[in-house]
Amino acid sequence: MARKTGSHSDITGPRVRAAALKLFAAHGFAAVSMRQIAAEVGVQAGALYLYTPDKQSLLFDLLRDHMQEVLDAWEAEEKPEGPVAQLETFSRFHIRFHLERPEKVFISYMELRNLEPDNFEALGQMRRQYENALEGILKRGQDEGLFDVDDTKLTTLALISMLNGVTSWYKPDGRLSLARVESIYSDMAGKAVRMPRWKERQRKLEAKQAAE
Amino acid sequence: MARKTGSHSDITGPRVRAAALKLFAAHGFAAVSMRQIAAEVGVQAGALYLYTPDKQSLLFDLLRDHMQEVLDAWEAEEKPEGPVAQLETFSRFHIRFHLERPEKVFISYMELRNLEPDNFEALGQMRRQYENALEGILKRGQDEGLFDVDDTKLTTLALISMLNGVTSWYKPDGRLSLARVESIYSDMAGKAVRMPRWKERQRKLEAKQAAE
DNA sequence: GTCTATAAATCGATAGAC
DNA sequence: GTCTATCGATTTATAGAC
Repeated sequence: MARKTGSHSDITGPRVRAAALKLFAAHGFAAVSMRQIAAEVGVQAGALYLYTPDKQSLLFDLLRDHMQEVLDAWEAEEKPEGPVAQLETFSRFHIRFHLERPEKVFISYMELRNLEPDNFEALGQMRRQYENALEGILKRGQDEGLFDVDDTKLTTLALISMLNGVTSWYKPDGRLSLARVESIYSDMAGKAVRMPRWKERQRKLEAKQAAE
Repeated sequence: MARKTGSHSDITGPRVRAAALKLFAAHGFAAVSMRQIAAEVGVQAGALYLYTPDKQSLLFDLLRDHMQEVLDAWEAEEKPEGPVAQLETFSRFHIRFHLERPEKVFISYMELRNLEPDNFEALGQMRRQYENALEGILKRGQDEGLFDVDDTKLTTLALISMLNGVTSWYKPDGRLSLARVESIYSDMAGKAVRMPRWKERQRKLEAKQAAE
């Protein structure tokens, strides 16, 4: 059965999104024109509107799908017992997941301000959901006396900022392997929030004295 | 002596830059038009070109002047003795300086990609110069056995990412005072790189045994 | 020093041929 | 499904009146 010439709806759609992702990451949403995206795909500008109602939806769909993918992946990640191991799992997961999708991560937080209000709010809710996963770990660690954190919310944001920073310099063929970067960052995250051993000993000592 | 009506070269110039800063920070360089900037200043679009040769220079001047201000301010900062205290000084300086100029900090790293190649390179050199100030502290601390850092360059970037993150959520009238945010972040930075006491004891013990 | 007017290019999005 | 052509709005930047 002969196929109609130029009928590629099933593959052109994803190619449009891939081109938009690439160009938004490289030059910024506002600086990229629909004609540039079309050229990257290899079609004319008008053809793009078969796959997206407008430019804004193109951006929103990319960001929403990415955040959903993060949330699903963390949900599916196997969690060890105890806040200390969970923090390491989270740090390594975050680094790995983000380094495997550098462009999506980049636009997910560079282009938030180019979302229309409703879309912005929707993304904000998903982001907070992800932050809550980390804050939950910190809270449990704090309750169990394993972490020494001044403010779990602030610390959550500080750790995520630190982990996100990796995307701004990491190069897959660079000096450091992904596994090593994962280790260094998760070590730093752990050390930044763990209860120091001397403090823990002092705490136990005081508890013992109070019991006498 | 009568002053010519509408002659405000001395004050309009800074007002143009202030308006550009405000709008670039709020909406992004590419999304802001010269007409919007002119409206913010209260003049017509054509008048802007008395104060800048083009839109690109307006952005570059803002970013370059900001980076120069950072470098000068760190140069002028009083440095204590020893890497541990210096790291705290750096952390507190960075947090304070950046929170006092949220818009400049924001565009300084959101709008880098909108710089033309030569301008981009110039900014990159200034940024590396600032990073080197922190890396120098980490290196000295590492040499003196006070820090336990896997890789000084990577750690430098991780710490700066963490400290920069504060600008994305801090509100002057929020729950936490500037002094408290400074303390929490500098504590986290210190803990993330400091040699743990037990490790330091072990190191001294081994050195002693080796000497016997 | 600021204005109005405008040039020349480009933008997002649509209409209609094939 | 893709193309060409185009509308209408907007862009940066300049020219010239005042």
